[in-house]
Amino acid sequence: MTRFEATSRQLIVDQYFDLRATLNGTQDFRWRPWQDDWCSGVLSGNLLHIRQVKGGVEYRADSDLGDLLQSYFRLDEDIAAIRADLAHSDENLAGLMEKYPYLRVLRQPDPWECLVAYICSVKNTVKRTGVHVESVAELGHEVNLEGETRHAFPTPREILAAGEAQLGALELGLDRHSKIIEAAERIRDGKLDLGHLSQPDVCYAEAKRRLKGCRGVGDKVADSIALFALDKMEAFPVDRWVARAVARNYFPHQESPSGDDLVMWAQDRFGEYAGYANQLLFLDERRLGSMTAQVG
DNA sequence: CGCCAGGGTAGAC
DNA sequence: GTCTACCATGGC
Repeated sequence: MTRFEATSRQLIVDQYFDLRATLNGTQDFRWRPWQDDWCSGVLSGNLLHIRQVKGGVEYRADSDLGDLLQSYFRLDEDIAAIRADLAHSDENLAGLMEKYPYLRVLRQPDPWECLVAYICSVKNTVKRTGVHVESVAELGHEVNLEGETRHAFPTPREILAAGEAQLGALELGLDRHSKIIEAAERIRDGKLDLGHLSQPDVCYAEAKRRLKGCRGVGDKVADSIALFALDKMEAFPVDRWVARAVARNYFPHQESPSGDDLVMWAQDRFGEYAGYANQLLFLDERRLGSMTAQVG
């Protein structure tokens, strides 16, 4: 287990990790730059400012968020053992872990916010998805810190209270607002219980199946929510970058599996921590893609 | 202008 | 079950 210590507004982590690289992993769309090297984010209704310091991270907030951040950054998890296990079984991943030694997968505290965010991410850019999520967040109550005003993410009940007209006025495009409302109704009606799905005794396959009951939630979106907010580390979200990374690294001279076959291949190969492998493959492929885009 | 952006759905076969 | 048109819009 990673040793850490929470002092007043600081988390001392014995294993240095890169806050900016982790937050920019685009798993949580609600982080933005604040002042100097500080970042601003809203976690479980708490507005906080956070930055990297030597040996850990430092934050400012109106209350003690040590436990919340410990969970968020997965400091309760033996990441060194997981990485050693993956490196031992896969040469390619070993190389990627040397290349990106400080990458972490976040454990987002609000699965509902994550669900809305990834509904918004469909056929969308990362940047505009963030804009859309912040637009929805304005329906939540205000939170303030050091002169900055942001909003807690609205509950399903608050979104339903706002109504179709107000959500439609956000101009999310692609009928996203009605997909969000339908998901909120499923939660209100008890057809979807995200808190239950996050429990350890609910398996990945069950959580994914339940999530896909929502319109606008297919394989990729369901896997993303399962991995980033429901603590299902074997989830393997496949977008065009991950599909390309697998094809390039593992099937250079033959046809790569696709769709469901690709997810099953990944779980067979990477095991219960396929999600870590997924993020390494995604990050590397995206970085290579943006580099070649600059050249070409 | 053309192309792409962390896909999913409904409809046709 | 598999394939396809379509969805809407800003940035480059």
